[in-house]
Amino acid sequence: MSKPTYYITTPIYYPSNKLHIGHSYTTVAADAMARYKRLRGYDVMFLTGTDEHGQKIERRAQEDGVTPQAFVDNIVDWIKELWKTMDITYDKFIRTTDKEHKETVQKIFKTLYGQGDIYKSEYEGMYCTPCETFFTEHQLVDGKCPDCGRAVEKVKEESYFFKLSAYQDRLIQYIEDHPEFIQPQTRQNEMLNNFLRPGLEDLCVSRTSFKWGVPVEFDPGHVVYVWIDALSNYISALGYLQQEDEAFKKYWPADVHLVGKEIVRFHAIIWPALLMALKLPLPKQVFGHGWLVINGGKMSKSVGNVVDPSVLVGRYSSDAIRYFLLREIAFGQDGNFTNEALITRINSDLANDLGNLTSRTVAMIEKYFEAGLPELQEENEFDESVKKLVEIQIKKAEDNMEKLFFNNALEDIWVLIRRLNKYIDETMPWVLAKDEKSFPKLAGVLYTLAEGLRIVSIMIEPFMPQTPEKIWAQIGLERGAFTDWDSIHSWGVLPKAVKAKKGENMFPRIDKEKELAILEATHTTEAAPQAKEKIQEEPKEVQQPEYITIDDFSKVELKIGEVIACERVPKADKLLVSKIQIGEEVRQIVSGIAAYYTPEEFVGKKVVVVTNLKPVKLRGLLSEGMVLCAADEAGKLVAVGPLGDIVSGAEVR
RNA sequence: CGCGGAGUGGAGCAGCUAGGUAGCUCGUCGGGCUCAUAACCCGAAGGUCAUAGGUUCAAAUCCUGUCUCCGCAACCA
Repeated sequence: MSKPTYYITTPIYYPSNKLHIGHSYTTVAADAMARYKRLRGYDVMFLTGTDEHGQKIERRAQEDGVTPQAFVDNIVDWIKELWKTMDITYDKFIRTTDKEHKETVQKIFKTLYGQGDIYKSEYEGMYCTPCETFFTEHQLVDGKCPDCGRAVEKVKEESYFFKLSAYQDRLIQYIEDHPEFIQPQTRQNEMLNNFLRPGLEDLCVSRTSFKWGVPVEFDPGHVVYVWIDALSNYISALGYLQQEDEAFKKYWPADVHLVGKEIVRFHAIIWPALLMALKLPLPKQVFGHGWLVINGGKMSKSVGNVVDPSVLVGRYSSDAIRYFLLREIAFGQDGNFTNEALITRINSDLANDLGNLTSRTVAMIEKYFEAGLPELQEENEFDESVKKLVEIQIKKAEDNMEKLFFNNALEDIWVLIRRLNKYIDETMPWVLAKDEKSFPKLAGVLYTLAEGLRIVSIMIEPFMPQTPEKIWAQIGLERGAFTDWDSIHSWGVLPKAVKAKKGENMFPRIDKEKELAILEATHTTEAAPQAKEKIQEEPKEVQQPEYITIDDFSKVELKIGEVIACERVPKADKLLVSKIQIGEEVRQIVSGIAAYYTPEEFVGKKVVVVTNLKPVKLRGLLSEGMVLCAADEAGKLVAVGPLGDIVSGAEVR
């Protein structure tokens, strides 16, 4: 009989920049699940990859003076390297620039067009020529371009649309009939309330505004837009509509698409609709996990509080980071990422609990029975409760894994680890060692510990792939029959004559104070700025140092202004509108500082204003300039002003 | 009244779907032990479960109102 299959995916990441710890989180979770299923005897297909097309990549490449392909190749190399260091065992890495993928996308597009699910229409948009960008009526500010404030023209452009609206009712029906489909439950409510029930609009699935993408085969001016291009990776990677499509027949539908909560919508609405149109079965589950938040706020490149996983993996071990990510945060919910929590976890769970248990067990076996445990072993009064607990915790952990509750599964395993540490205190082997008559009992105790450790080591393997072998080496095991998942279901599998050999310290304790200071200094929280340097190692195009000349600088006209009136902008959380006296002139300026200044305290302040900035309408209000602010890592803003007394209107040079 | 989430001992969380002694980890304090990575084990202190009402014999758990925080959408010049 052939093995049951299990198909799990991560999203395909957008390689316009290096990835951050959030991407690692998704991928590590998927990897843990893939490893777990393999251990349970499944034929697993674990897919990850990159979504490489689009305008943003096109632009980034242009900025760096390389072709888009060279640009993404470079980042993809970095990503693959990262996954290697994090022990990610993907079975396939799909790139949307793969030839097979592009062909599949074109075929899908053609098929949908042929059957009327995609139709050509006119994309009536407002086009801003200088910005080369389309906007919907909705996006316009006062009928003007939201980017530059200039007039836009109504342009009709040919575009292809997918009849998303036609699938609305079927989607609602499907979701209601399959409560397991969107997980966790709250995400399902969100989809239904926010998008499905209010009604879906047809989706524009082609673009003519950029070239970097899959061309529409029968209409070369058009490029397939992200929806069909990116989402279809889940089937194109398996060979859908290709010569070799065994994998597709074997693995589709996917068991689970693991995604971040921000893209649940695409996977729970657009993707199923596309599949319905293609008459394919839907994935069994879309699981939207939460975010790693930094100090209660979102991790974002613009704020600059992005955590670079490669720094952490280099500093600690991949196993430690993987453990932390999956243990600390309830999968599905948001969770805090802090250096302090990371170190606390490593110290107390890995060093104190697991590392120390291994260490003391191995040390005692080595010390008391250098030649290995004798055949003669006696049980003691505590053995029964240990065995019973082992059985219970295995069951719990297995149940939690099925639900993707990684943190609970790990907690279940750690209950076992703590129990074993306690068992040592209960049985006091060092006392037994003092009297030869109790050696059989001593041997029994040490056997229980070794066997318990063996079971624990197997259970942690999906999460921490490197640690088990280190443990096995110390209790004289090699990968084989005694290290199978199945083997943990029966107690006593480990051969009686355990011989131990002390290994190196698996998880050294970390000096928290020192380490936190170092982490602060090394800026683990600034991945984004580093990204550029990394990227530029390969492409020959030498980027000019980012100097500007004094002439460039003088283009910016800065003046001192005094805030003479200020109030909140109605219905806008972040905006204050101020009247600012600049010499003779009074200007109206809108600033996104409402979270940091009340209108009252802002009035009377002298600030630095950019006076020759193109005026813009924000929230319908004209903003003629910009108030300079300093921003810290958390995104907190402080307006910048003169240190001494000076009249408003004074030029800043 | 845009949508969703959250408010539980010093910190981070579980418990809430199927009401009935408030649980875990870290931290603090006291004790034990010495096999072990100053690790381990035991014990203790500490909670009006945001708030106001309601249902009930009984509510952290169900219902209603209010407040605060976070995210999405609009907005960050």
